[in-house]
Amino acid sequence: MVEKHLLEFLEKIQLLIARNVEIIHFDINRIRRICGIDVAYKGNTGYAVGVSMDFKTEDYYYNSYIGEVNFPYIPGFLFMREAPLMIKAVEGLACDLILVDGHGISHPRKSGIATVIGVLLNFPTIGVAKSKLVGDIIEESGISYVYLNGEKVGVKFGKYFYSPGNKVDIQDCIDLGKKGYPKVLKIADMLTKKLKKE
DNA sequence: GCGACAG
DNA sequence: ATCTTGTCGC
Repeated sequence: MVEKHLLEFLEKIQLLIARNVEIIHFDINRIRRICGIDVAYKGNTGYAVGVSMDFKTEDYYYNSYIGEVNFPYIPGFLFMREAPLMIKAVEGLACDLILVDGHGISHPRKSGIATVIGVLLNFPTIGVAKSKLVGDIIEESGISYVYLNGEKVGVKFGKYFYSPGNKVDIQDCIDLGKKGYPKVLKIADMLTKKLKKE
């Protein structure tokens, strides 16, 4: 159980992070290497894997980090559970953009885990989630947008949600989403499950 | 009170 | 996320 005063304190930190987000066009086409990070669990032990893949040849290498996780999963505060491990797994890897398993600004306080990591590392990030956290899905000219308070905060392609983490924009999310679920995240997910089995 | 609710 | 067999669908 997490006390109310702590969650309210964390909300203030999220608001600070949201104030430091940069929504600017990145251009998916200039990616040379792309990173993906994910975490799997076995009890209270978290197994994080960061993958760096050549966007063209799809050759990759990875780094992993294993650590205890005690903060509970609370919708809207996923970063307290996974960001520490994800950052340890991705730091040191070479790439131009990092894809995070979770939402970016498509979050109650526009501070999802992809945004937290992007701002803390001062690096381009995009959040890719398997389900919705907040907002309404509104279709416009063939594209399903996630609207929050009258603002586009993400897009939906198939069963996946893409939202800006930091230093990218909605258009970048559209360009990425059109390519289908990122292979680098599929590999990260696969490695993360393999790691906990060993 | 009821429904929603990333991983 | 994780616990878990067979099974419906593209």
